[in-house]
Amino acid sequence: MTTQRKPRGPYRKGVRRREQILDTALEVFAGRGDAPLQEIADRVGLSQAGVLHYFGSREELLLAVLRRRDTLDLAACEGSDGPGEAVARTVRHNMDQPGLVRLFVALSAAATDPSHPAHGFFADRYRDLTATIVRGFESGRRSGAVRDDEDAEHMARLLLAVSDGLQLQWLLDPSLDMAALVETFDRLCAPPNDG
Amino acid sequence: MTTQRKPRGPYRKGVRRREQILDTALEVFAGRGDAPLQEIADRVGLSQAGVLHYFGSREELLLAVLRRRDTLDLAACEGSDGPGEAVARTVRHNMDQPGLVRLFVALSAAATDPSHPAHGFFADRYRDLTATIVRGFESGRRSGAVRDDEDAEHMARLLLAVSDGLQLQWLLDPSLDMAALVETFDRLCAPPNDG
DNA sequence: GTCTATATCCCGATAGAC
DNA sequence: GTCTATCGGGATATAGAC
Repeated sequence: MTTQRKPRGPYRKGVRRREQILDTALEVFAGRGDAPLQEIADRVGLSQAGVLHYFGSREELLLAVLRRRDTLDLAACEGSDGPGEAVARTVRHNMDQPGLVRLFVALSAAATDPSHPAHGFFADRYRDLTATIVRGFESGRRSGAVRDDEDAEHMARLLLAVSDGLQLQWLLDPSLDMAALVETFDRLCAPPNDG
Repeated sequence: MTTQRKPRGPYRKGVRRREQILDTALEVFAGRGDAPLQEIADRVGLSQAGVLHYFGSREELLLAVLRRRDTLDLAACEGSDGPGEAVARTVRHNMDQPGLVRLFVALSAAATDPSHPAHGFFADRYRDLTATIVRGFESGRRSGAVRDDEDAEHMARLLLAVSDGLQLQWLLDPSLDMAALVETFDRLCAPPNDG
């Protein structure tokens, strides 16, 4: 436990710049899905080398962007009714940011390679999300909203798969209503003897 | 209608070479998911330029590989009981070919960009697969194997999404039993008042 | 902190000899 | 049909001045 002070004086500017670059990168990626460092540099009014001064490598910047997106997504589904609704909400929100979805899809595909810098990030992410959703389903069971004849972890993994798979289909055909489809899946997870 | 003869003489070798390259490329991609042309060239005992002599460009070769995989997949699920089982079978078969799955995931992500050479291929593919699965579900309904309280196209899209999404999760964590998960999804699509 | 300039890299594609 | 050689484009990363 080292004593850490809030950065001040000469540091402040650097910290803000970092934030600014991150914001800009998020925007750029949200629009195009992928872009050379140069483009982010231009937008933020810096040289390419300037950007690398803050993030040691391209991959580092990418990771930071992903983490930020995750954070924003999580915040956006605070207080949802259940996992299904939370995912539906997220998905609906993502429908405004095709580029970001594309970035995510492309990057998660690439991160599939164990030697990829983001491999750990994604592996952890799915593990954690699954656990969270399982808890949500279990709570839904207690209130009778979720069927209990199928394994909760199976349903959780399926929900995540649905979410990812639909994003792919949606990118190929933007007329698809992802949110409605997630809701359909959610109903498939309701107890069989209702209605 | 031009009169076409089966290639012979000097052509024969070329045709075989093409096949050989295609086979090799399929193997290489099945193992690594992506590779420079050079690697396929090495394996097939040709120079990189030699490979390009048969397939005008890298993308062309990639497309040919994808088509071949699709063909093999379709053949493998002839005579399945329903769409769910067909997909489960395919998925089980894919579990022996991580690299190919990776190639597919990576390429479909890239093909999301409308200007990508494989965009049309994937867009068509999902359209066609959806239609086929819808027919399967409708037939399943008539025999009482599939619930009829949800839209068949929704379920079809979800099945495809499940399949794609699970592949991603599986690549990140190979201990996942994709086939079992697909079967779980299949049960979610069964009529609610059974069992 | 920020820039300019440049070192590398990697790879696909092309030209042209054999 | 096949090779060698090479061009060309596009990026990332680094060195070093200011």
